[in-house]
Amino acid sequence: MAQKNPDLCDTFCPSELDFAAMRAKAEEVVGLAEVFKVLGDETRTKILYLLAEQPLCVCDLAEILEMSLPAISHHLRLLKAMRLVKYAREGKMVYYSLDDEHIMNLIREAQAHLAEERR
Amino acid sequence: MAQKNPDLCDTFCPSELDFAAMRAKAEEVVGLAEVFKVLGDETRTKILYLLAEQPLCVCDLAEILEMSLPAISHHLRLLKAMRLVKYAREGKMVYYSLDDEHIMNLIREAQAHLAEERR
DNA sequence: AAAACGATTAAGCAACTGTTTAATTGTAAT
DNA sequence: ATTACAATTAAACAGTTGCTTAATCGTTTT
Repeated sequence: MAQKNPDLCDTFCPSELDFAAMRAKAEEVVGLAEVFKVLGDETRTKILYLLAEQPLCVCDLAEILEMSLPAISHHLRLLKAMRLVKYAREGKMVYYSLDDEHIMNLIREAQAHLAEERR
Repeated sequence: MAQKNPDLCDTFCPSELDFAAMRAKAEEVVGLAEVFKVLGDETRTKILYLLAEQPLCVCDLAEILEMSLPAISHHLRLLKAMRLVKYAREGKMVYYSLDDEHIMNLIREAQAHLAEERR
Protein backbone atom coordinates (compact mmCIF):
# COMPACT_ATOMS: atom_id res chain seq x y z
CA MET A 1 0.00 0.00 0.00
CA ALA A 2 0.97 3.58 0.66
CA GLN A 3 2.06 4.77 -2.73
CA LYS A 4 3.04 8.41 -2.27
CA ASN A 5 1.19 11.18 -4.07
CA PRO A 6 3.08 11.09 -7.37
CA ASP A 7 1.69 14.19 -9.06
CA LEU A 8 1.50 16.72 -6.28
CA CYS A 9 3.92 15.78 -3.51
CA ASP A 10 6.83 14.94 -5.75
CA THR A 11 9.48 14.99 -3.11
CA PHE A 12 9.53 13.99 0.50
CA CYS A 13 6.05 13.59 1.95
CA PRO A 14 6.54 12.06 5.42
CA SER A 15 3.01 10.75 5.87
CA GLU A 16 2.54 7.19 4.62
CA LEU A 17 -0.98 7.17 3.27
CA ASP A 18 -3.21 4.66 1.56
CA PHE A 19 -5.02 7.05 -0.75
CA ALA A 20 -7.51 4.47 -1.96
CA ALA A 21 -8.53 3.63 1.59
CA MET A 22 -8.90 7.30 2.44
CA ARG A 23 -11.05 7.92 -0.60
CA ALA A 24 -13.29 5.12 0.60
CA LYS A 25 -13.34 6.71 4.04
CA ALA A 26 -14.35 10.05 2.58
CA GLU A 27 -17.28 8.39 0.83
CA GLU A 28 -18.81 7.67 4.23
CA VAL A 29 -19.99 11.25 4.56
CA VAL A 30 -21.52 11.56 1.11
CA GLY A 31 -24.95 13.11 1.48
CA LEU A 32 -24.19 14.77 4.80
CA ALA A 33 -23.48 18.10 3.18
CA GLU A 34 -27.04 18.16 1.86
CA VAL A 35 -28.37 18.15 5.40
CA PHE A 36 -26.01 20.91 6.51
CA LYS A 37 -26.77 22.93 3.40
CA VAL A 38 -30.43 23.02 4.36
CA LEU A 39 -29.45 24.19 7.85
CA GLY A 40 -27.05 26.73 6.36
CA ASP A 41 -29.60 29.48 5.96
CA GLU A 42 -30.53 31.88 8.72
CA THR A 43 -34.22 31.85 7.88
CA ARG A 44 -34.36 28.06 8.00
CA THR A 45 -32.50 27.71 11.29
CA LYS A 46 -34.91 30.26 12.75
CA ILE A 47 -37.91 28.33 11.43
CA LEU A 48 -36.65 25.10 12.96
CA TYR A 49 -35.86 26.81 16.25
CA LEU A 50 -39.34 28.32 16.42
CA LEU A 51 -41.03 25.07 15.46
CA ALA A 52 -39.19 23.37 18.30
CA GLU A 53 -41.34 25.48 20.63
CA GLN A 54 -44.70 24.83 18.98
CA PRO A 55 -46.33 24.10 15.63
CA LEU A 56 -46.90 27.20 13.54
CA CYS A 57 -48.75 28.03 10.36
CA VAL A 58 -47.05 29.58 7.36
CA CYS A 59 -48.50 33.03 7.90
CA ASP A 60 -47.39 33.04 11.55
CA LEU A 61 -43.83 32.32 10.45
CA ALA A 62 -44.08 35.00 7.77
CA GLU A 63 -45.22 37.51 10.39
CA ILE A 64 -42.60 36.55 12.98
CA LEU A 65 -39.73 36.53 10.52
CA GLU A 66 -41.08 39.51 8.58
CA MET A 67 -40.88 37.80 5.23
CA SER A 68 -43.31 37.09 2.40
CA LEU A 69 -45.49 33.99 2.35
CA PRO A 70 -43.87 32.55 -0.78
CA ALA A 71 -40.42 32.97 0.73
CA ILE A 72 -41.42 31.06 3.87
CA SER A 73 -43.24 28.45 1.84
CA HIS A 74 -40.17 27.95 -0.27
CA HIS A 75 -38.01 27.30 2.78
CA LEU A 76 -40.56 24.94 4.31
CA ARG A 77 -40.57 22.99 1.09
CA LEU A 78 -36.83 22.35 1.41
CA LEU A 79 -37.15 21.45 5.08
CA LYS A 80 -39.96 19.05 4.20
CA ALA A 81 -37.89 17.47 1.43
CA MET A 82 -35.15 16.82 3.99
CA ARG A 83 -37.71 15.36 6.41
CA LEU A 84 -36.89 17.99 8.98
CA VAL A 85 -40.48 19.22 9.31
CA LYS A 86 -43.91 17.71 8.83
CA TYR A 87 -47.15 19.49 8.07
CA ALA A 88 -50.79 19.14 8.95
CA ARG A 89 -53.58 20.92 7.11
CA GLU A 90 -56.26 22.44 9.32
CA GLY A 91 -58.88 24.14 7.23
CA LYS A 92 -57.28 26.89 5.22
CA MET A 93 -54.13 26.80 7.25
CA VAL A 94 -51.19 24.45 7.23
CA TYR A 95 -49.38 23.85 10.48
CA TYR A 96 -45.75 22.83 10.40
CA SER A 97 -43.84 21.13 13.19
CA LEU A 98 -40.49 19.40 13.72
CA ASP A 99 -40.13 15.91 12.31
CA ASP A 100 -36.75 14.89 13.68
CA GLU A 101 -35.31 14.56 17.16
CA HIS A 102 -31.73 15.03 15.94
CA ILE A 103 -32.23 18.55 14.69
CA MET A 104 -32.26 20.22 18.06
CA ASN A 105 -29.13 18.29 19.00
CA LEU A 106 -27.48 19.62 15.87
CA ILE A 107 -28.53 23.16 16.74
CA ARG A 108 -27.30 22.78 20.31
CA GLU A 109 -23.93 21.41 19.19
CA ALA A 110 -23.50 24.26 16.74
CA GLN A 111 -24.37 26.75 19.49
CA ALA A 112 -21.73 25.13 21.69
CA HIS A 113 -19.16 25.55 18.95
CA LEU A 114 -20.14 29.17 18.43
CA ALA A 115 -19.98 29.92 22.15
CA GLU A 116 -16.49 28.47 22.34
CA GLU A 117 -15.39 30.30 19.22
CA ARG A 118 -16.22 33.62 20.85
CA ARG A 119 -14.43 33.03 24.10
CA MET B 1 -50.26 40.38 24.59
CA ALA B 2 -50.86 38.18 21.61
CA GLN B 3 -52.07 40.60 19.01
CA LYS B 4 -52.99 38.49 15.99
CA ASN B 5 -51.16 38.82 12.72
CA PRO B 6 -53.06 41.74 11.24
CA ASP B 7 -51.72 41.73 7.71
CA LEU B 8 -51.51 38.08 6.81
CA CYS B 9 -53.86 36.10 9.02
CA ASP B 10 -56.78 38.49 8.73
CA THR B 11 -59.43 36.16 10.03
CA PHE B 12 -59.44 33.40 12.60
CA CYS B 13 -55.94 32.27 13.53
CA PRO B 14 -56.35 29.91 16.50
CA SER B 15 -52.82 30.22 17.81
CA GLU B 16 -52.37 33.02 20.35
CA LEU B 17 -48.87 34.27 19.69
CA ASP B 18 -46.65 36.97 21.05
CA PHE B 19 -44.85 37.89 17.86
CA ALA B 20 -42.37 40.20 19.52
CA ALA B 21 -41.31 37.48 21.94
CA MET B 22 -40.95 34.98 19.13
CA ARG B 23 -38.83 37.39 17.11
CA ALA B 24 -36.57 37.69 20.13
CA LYS B 25 -36.49 33.90 20.37
CA ALA B 26 -35.49 33.61 16.72
CA GLU B 27 -32.58 35.96 17.34
CA GLU B 28 -31.01 33.33 19.58
CA VAL B 29 -29.84 31.34 16.57
CA VAL B 30 -28.33 34.23 14.64
CA GLY B 31 -24.90 33.16 13.44
CA LEU B 32 -25.64 29.45 13.57
CA ALA B 33 -26.39 29.27 9.86
CA GLU B 34 -22.83 30.43 9.18
CA VAL B 35 -21.48 27.31 10.85
CA PHE B 36 -23.84 25.03 8.99
CA LYS B 37 -23.09 26.80 5.72
CA VAL B 38 -19.44 25.91 6.06
CA LEU B 39 -20.40 22.30 6.68
CA GLY B 40 -22.82 22.39 3.76
CA ASP B 41 -20.29 21.47 1.12
CA GLU B 42 -19.35 17.90 0.31
CA THR B 43 -15.66 18.66 -0.09
CA ARG B 44 -15.51 20.37 3.29
CA THR B 45 -17.35 17.62 5.19
CA LYS B 46 -14.93 15.13 3.63
CA ILE B 47 -11.94 17.22 4.65
CA LEU B 48 -13.16 17.41 8.25
CA TYR B 49 -13.94 13.71 8.33
CA LEU B 50 -10.48 12.85 7.03
CA LEU B 51 -8.76 15.25 9.42
CA ALA B 52 -10.56 13.54 12.29
CA GLU B 53 -8.41 10.51 11.52
CA GLN B 54 -5.06 12.27 11.26
CA PRO B 55 -3.44 15.56 10.29
CA LEU B 56 -2.92 15.92 6.54
CA CYS B 57 -1.11 18.33 4.27
CA VAL B 58 -2.87 20.24 1.50
CA CYS B 59 -1.45 18.10 -1.29
CA ASP B 60 -2.50 14.89 0.46
CA LEU B 61 -6.06 16.18 0.61
CA ALA B 62 -5.87 17.26 -3.02
CA GLU B 63 -4.73 13.78 -3.99
CA ILE B 64 -7.30 11.93 -1.89
CA LEU B 65 -10.20 14.10 -3.00
CA GLU B 66 -8.89 14.39 -6.56
CA MET B 67 -9.10 18.15 -6.65
CA SER B 68 -6.70 20.99 -7.41
CA LEU B 69 -4.50 22.52 -4.74
CA PRO B 70 -6.12 25.95 -4.94
CA ALA B 71 -9.58 24.41 -4.53
CA ILE B 72 -8.52 22.55 -1.38
CA SER B 73 -6.66 25.58 -0.08
CA HIS B 74 -9.75 27.70 -0.59
CA HIS B 75 -11.90 25.32 1.45
CA LEU B 76 -9.31 25.09 4.21
CA ARG B 77 -9.31 28.85 4.42
CA LEU B 78 -13.04 28.85 5.16
CA LEU B 79 -12.68 26.06 7.70
CA LYS B 80 -9.87 27.98 9.35
CA ALA B 81 -11.95 31.17 9.46
CA MET B 82 -14.67 29.23 11.28
CA ARG B 83 -12.06 27.80 13.67
CA LEU B 84 -12.88 24.27 12.62
CA VAL B 85 -9.30 23.44 11.63
CA LYS B 86 -5.85 24.58 12.69
CA TYR B 87 -2.63 24.43 10.72
CA ALA B 88 1.04 23.82 11.38
CA ARG B 89 3.77 24.59 8.89
CA GLU B 90 6.47 21.90 8.54
CA GLY B 91 9.04 22.90 6.00
CA LYS B 92 7.37 23.38 2.66
CA MET B 93 4.24 21.66 3.75
CA VAL B 94 1.33 22.81 5.87
CA TYR B 95 -0.43 20.24 7.99
CA TYR B 96 -4.03 20.78 8.90
CA SER B 97 -5.93 19.13 11.76
CA LEU B 98 -9.26 19.47 13.56
CA ASP B 99 -9.62 22.35 15.97
CA ASP B 100 -12.99 21.64 17.54
CA GLU B 101 -14.40 18.73 19.51
CA HIS B 102 -17.99 19.56 18.56
CA ILE B 103 -17.54 19.00 14.86
CA MET B 104 -17.48 15.23 15.00
CA ASN B 105 -20.59 15.33 17.17
CA LEU B 106 -22.29 17.43 14.52
CA ILE B 107 -21.26 14.99 11.82
CA ARG B 108 -22.44 12.03 13.88
CA GLU B 109 -25.82 13.65 14.56
CA ALA B 110 -26.28 14.44 10.89
CA GLN B 111 -25.41 10.84 10.03
CA ALA B 112 -28.03 9.65 12.52
CA HIS B 113 -30.62 11.85 10.85
CA LEU B 114 -29.66 10.61 7.42
CA ALA B 115 -29.79 6.97 8.53
CA GLU B 116 -33.26 7.50 9.93
CA GLU B 117 -34.40 9.36 6.84
CA ARG B 118 -33.57 6.33 4.69
CA ARG B 119 -35.35 3.80 6.83
C1' DA C 1 -71.52 28.56 -7.14
C1' DA C 2 -69.06 32.46 -6.01
C1' DA C 3 -66.10 35.00 -3.01
C1' DA C 4 -62.37 35.01 0.42
C1' DC C 5 -58.11 33.72 1.94
C1' DG C 6 -54.10 30.73 3.28
C1' DA C 7 -50.72 28.26 0.85
C1' DT C 8 -48.15 26.75 -3.11
C1' DT C 9 -46.03 27.05 -7.59
C1' DA C 10 -43.72 29.42 -11.54
C1' DA C 11 -40.77 32.64 -13.74
C1' DG C 12 -37.33 36.01 -13.52
C1' DC C 13 -33.52 38.27 -11.44
C1' DA C 14 -29.71 39.70 -8.25
C1' DA C 15 -26.32 37.88 -5.21
C1' DC C 16 -23.45 34.31 -3.76
C1' DT C 17 -20.54 29.92 -4.18
C1' DG C 18 -17.12 26.80 -5.96
C1' DT C 19 -14.00 25.87 -9.51
C1' DT C 20 -10.35 26.99 -12.84
C1' DT C 21 -6.12 29.18 -14.46
C1' DA C 22 -2.46 32.25 -13.57
C1' DA C 23 0.44 34.78 -10.64
C1' DT C 24 2.66 35.18 -6.07
C1' DT C 25 4.61 33.85 -1.57
C1' DG C 26 7.44 31.05 1.52
C1' DT C 27 10.67 27.50 2.56
C1' DA C 28 14.30 24.24 1.37
C1' DA C 29 17.89 22.37 -1.52
C1' DT C 30 21.53 22.94 -5.03
C1' DA D 1 21.58 33.37 -5.54
C1' DT D 2 18.92 30.38 -8.17
C1' DT D 3 15.92 26.57 -8.65
C1' DA D 4 12.19 23.66 -6.97
C1' DC D 5 8.00 22.97 -4.98
C1' DA D 6 4.08 23.28 -1.52
C1' DA D 7 0.77 26.59 -0.55
C1' DT D 8 -1.78 30.80 -1.06
C1' DT D 9 -3.95 34.57 -3.39
C1' DA D 10 -6.30 36.88 -7.36
C1' DA D 11 -9.33 37.21 -11.14
C1' DA D 12 -12.82 35.35 -13.92
C1' DC D 13 -16.56 32.38 -14.96
C1' DA D 14 -20.40 28.89 -14.49
C1' DG D 15 -23.76 27.21 -11.58
C1' DT D 16 -26.65 27.69 -7.66
C1' DT D 17 -29.51 30.02 -4.18
C1' DG D 18 -33.05 33.04 -2.26
C1' DC D 19 -36.15 36.63 -3.02
C1' DT D 20 -39.93 39.07 -5.60
C1' DT D 21 -44.15 39.35 -8.26
C1' DA D 22 -47.84 37.05 -10.42
C1' DA D 23 -50.65 33.22 -11.16
C1' DT D 24 -52.81 29.00 -9.37
C1' DC D 25 -54.64 25.61 -6.02
C1' DG D 26 -57.42 24.10 -1.93
C1' DT D 27 -60.54 24.87 1.63
C1' DT D 28 -64.14 27.39 3.86
C1' DT D 29 -67.87 30.50 4.06
C1' DT D 30 -71.76 32.90 2.29
